[in-house]
Amino acid sequence: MKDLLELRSDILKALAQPTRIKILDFLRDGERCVCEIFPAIGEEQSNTSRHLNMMMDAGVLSRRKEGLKIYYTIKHPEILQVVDLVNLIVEEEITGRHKLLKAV
Amino acid sequence: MKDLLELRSDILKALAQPTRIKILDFLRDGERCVCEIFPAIGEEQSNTSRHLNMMMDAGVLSRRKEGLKIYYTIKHPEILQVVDLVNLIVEEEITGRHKLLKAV
DNA sequence: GGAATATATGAGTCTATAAGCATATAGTCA
DNA sequence: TGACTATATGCTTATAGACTCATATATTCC
Repeated sequence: MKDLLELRSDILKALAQPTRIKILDFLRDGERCVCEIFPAIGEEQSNTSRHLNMMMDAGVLSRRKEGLKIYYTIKHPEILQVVDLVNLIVEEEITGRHKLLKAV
Repeated sequence: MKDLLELRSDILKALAQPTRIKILDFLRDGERCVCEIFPAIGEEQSNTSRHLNMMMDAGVLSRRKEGLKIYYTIKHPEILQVVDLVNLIVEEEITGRHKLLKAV
């Protein structure tokens, strides 16, 4: 049985990888099937599938089956809030560094 | 030069590890030196030092020197917001699973 | 049932990460 | 200067992660 610390790090791990961030960015607009996702992000089908399943296990995505296709969605709205906050931090880091460079 | 995608995943990576989450939980109340942090979280001094430096590089922590001691702080308030959101998601996941279990 | 399509998985490789132990570096104070 | 304390780093080992290629498992439609 996983403890809270593990559950927390599993969710963060599921967000902490470039390919998975590309997937999340693409899923912003709503649910998409694997066949739409992997060409959009420019990764192999098998690799994309693994990342999607990994994010499912962590509780970050949910999926819905429709015929042959499987549609993935971002499960919790808080996931997108996290992504947005991280984008904000990155901006602050970049402008922060810039200031330092100008100051020297 | 790192691109935005890397900067974003670096920040998330810096949060996505149990030992580092313990450090962040401990730094909630304000700045602490390494000598306070590693006994509090129950990790080795060298291991703790590495994690702290890793989080510094990612832009998650900042540090201040005072004599022999080095005090670390959480650099951006958004970091704590991210941690809180993740805690919320974990709660939702747990109660969500519970509901499902009860429903079966 | 057989062809075609969508998704998942097995096996292998390569790289990254975490941790421990020992040691180096740097600052303080007598 | 030398002893002492706080922090960082070199080296090693163990484990996990990401990726690719090939193949398996559905599901649909003829």
